[in-house]
Amino acid sequence: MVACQVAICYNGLSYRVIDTLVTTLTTDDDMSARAPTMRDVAAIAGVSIKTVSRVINDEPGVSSELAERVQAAVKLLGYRHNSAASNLRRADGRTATIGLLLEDAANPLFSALHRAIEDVAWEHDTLVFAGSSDADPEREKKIVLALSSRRIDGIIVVPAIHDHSGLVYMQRLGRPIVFVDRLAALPDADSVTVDNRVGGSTAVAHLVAHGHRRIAFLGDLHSIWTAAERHLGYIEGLASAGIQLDPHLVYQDIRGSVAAEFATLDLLGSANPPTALFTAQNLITIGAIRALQRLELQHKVALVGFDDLELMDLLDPGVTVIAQNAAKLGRTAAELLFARLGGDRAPPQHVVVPTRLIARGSGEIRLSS
Amino acid sequence: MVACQVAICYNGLSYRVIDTLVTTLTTDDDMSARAPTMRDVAAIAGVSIKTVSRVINDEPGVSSELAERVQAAVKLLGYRHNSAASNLRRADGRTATIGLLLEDAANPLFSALHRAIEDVAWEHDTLVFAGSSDADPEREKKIVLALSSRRIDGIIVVPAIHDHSGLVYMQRLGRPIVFVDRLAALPDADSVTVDNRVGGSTAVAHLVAHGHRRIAFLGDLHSIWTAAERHLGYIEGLASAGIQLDPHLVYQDIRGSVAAEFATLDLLGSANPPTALFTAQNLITIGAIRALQRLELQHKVALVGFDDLELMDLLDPGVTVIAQNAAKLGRTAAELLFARLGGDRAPPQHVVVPTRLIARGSGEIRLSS
DNA sequence: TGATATTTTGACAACGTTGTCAGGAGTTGA
DNA sequence: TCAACTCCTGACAACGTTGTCAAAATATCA
Repeated sequence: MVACQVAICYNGLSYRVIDTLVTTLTTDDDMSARAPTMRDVAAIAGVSIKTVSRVINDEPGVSSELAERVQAAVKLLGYRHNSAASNLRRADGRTATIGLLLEDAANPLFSALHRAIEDVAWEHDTLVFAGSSDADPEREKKIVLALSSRRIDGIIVVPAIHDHSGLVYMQRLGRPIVFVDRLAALPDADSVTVDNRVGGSTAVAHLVAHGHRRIAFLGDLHSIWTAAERHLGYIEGLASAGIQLDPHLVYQDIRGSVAAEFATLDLLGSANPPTALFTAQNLITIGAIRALQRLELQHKVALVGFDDLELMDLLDPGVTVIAQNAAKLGRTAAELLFARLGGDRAPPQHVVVPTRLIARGSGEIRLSS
Repeated sequence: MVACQVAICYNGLSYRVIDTLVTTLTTDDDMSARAPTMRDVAAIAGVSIKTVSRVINDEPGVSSELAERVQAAVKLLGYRHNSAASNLRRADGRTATIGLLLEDAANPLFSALHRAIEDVAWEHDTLVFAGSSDADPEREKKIVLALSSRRIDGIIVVPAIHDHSGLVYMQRLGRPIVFVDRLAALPDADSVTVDNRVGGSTAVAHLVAHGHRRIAFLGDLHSIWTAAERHLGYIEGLASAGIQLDPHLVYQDIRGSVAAEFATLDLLGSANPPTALFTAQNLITIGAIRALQRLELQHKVALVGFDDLELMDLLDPGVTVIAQNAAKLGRTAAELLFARLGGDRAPPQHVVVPTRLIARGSGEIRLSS
């Protein structure tokens, strides 16, 4: 039994009272205190560590009297549970954390998706690690490695084009994976997307219904699944309307609004320009609108964009869009993940979240004959 | 020594080869495998656990021959480091994680801030837990508790109005705290804000320079520090111009774009309406523009907003704003935090990130006499 | 009152790492 | 050839919990 020379001494452990908290002395003179542990709580409450654990974890088999003493000690010490220690020893291996791998956390679609996932995780007392891959396979690989070393319970991924060895590893350890905004790239994984192809053909059908037949397509990298699907939707939409595809009206692999602006200027400056545009990604829509405004054609050339953005209703004309429901995408992905974590053994499923055409003016400009 | 009945047996531990990975058998028939540990790597490499640890952590004092054997075993097993075990035993208590407490992860300012912080953290091999408080003190408290139980290394906070006992606890354990977009609410904490007051007076000065003297203020909840500061800037701007404040032109405690739209309609429908508006928050700016468009006054009533948004340049007129640099706010906050984590003992500091007036048309509408 | 059953409590091992320290092997110099 | 020194390697304890299991205390019944 060590000799005690400070304010409080319990069973050989020394404590100093600071404000209303009792702080465990460290062995050196460093003023930062060691975090109180169950051992400290046990010492002050006069019970065993196991009894403290039972109280902290709300397990049965503790008398009321002892439970009250433990809770008083917890409050006195300001005890905080240590997740690392708990995770290391618990039988189910759960960490109450999930990973979320986005392209870019600042992107409006992904930040809305992130928030929806956080809200579902919150209901399951789970924290979210979020990371941005920038569609860079090396960065994504490293993020997945960092997440797997922390033994997260599961992961929701907007995958970049890359190998999935890191995700395979998690899956092998029984960690569920949900792909979002992309198809599942692994056999035993759920996925959630909007119906990009239907959205694409809806955009084309809408423009056709307003008299247009020379409809241009401006899309993102064709290697991105969503871009490829929207392109297919464009093709199917034309075919449904009996319109022959004009390759001069198809611009793919456009990255960013500046490239989109130039692509639009190029299109509209050609010999037989389109009378309508389908801009299959937000930044492309922005660039196209800049080009239309520059040419003062925003009231003459029709435009339907893919996905919505704040203020699009305030533009002149308002922008007609195929809107994605980011919150529902995120919520559905999270619910699928937590269903798996809850024991769901059903075959993997692919959930399609519908898009919605929002008519605001730009897509309702009729072809003038 | 246990009898081995499967493909590989090393020092009493049994393994089964699956694909190119060797998977440690579990004791039951469950097909999900136990994650390989250093013990398994040691068994296959024929070295001690400590030698494996030295190789994994790039510590000196291991011969090349043994290092190669360990690395081959790591690859064979697909070994992944266990952060919980490491964190529990390491002397410095570091977890290579930080917390980020925002109002709403989907908000464009905060998602841009989040991304900037993630990028700085990435350079420090650190993951980010992000949470949204919705400015709800109870939810914030619970998030802080969840973060502190995971022993995060530090935290960046956009605080709601609440008590800081949870943050005090982290600080007491030596975890640095940085407040962002708000002043520091604790003595030993750094903080980063934009200069809201200067931005406010700049907005007013700009409108005065274009002939306006009846300038309205529309602001968020006055209990939010940024809103209060922008209001003070408005008052100071008027005083600098020798303009007497008209209380009828001041609308505070506006929440959301719909409320802002009605407030603007109310203002403009009054007996002596303003000729210019200073809308001190983004959603308020959006609501005010809707009102102006509805009244067809968007070319007659001048407007300067606070903070920028995608597409504001494409509106007619383009929206003049006092823009915040969310990425710099986030980057600066993260750099302050990592400086503390790196041992910086300087007195706490408050960094002010300048705002920038972006003239696009709406703030340059001159008063017509 | 004593035997039996149930509840409460606590001892102890275990999780997977890291840090400390000791022992063995190899090298060098007298 | 031997002593001293340096390097490499490994044994073992420790971190703070949880899970298992046994002992002690309490309650019940004959």
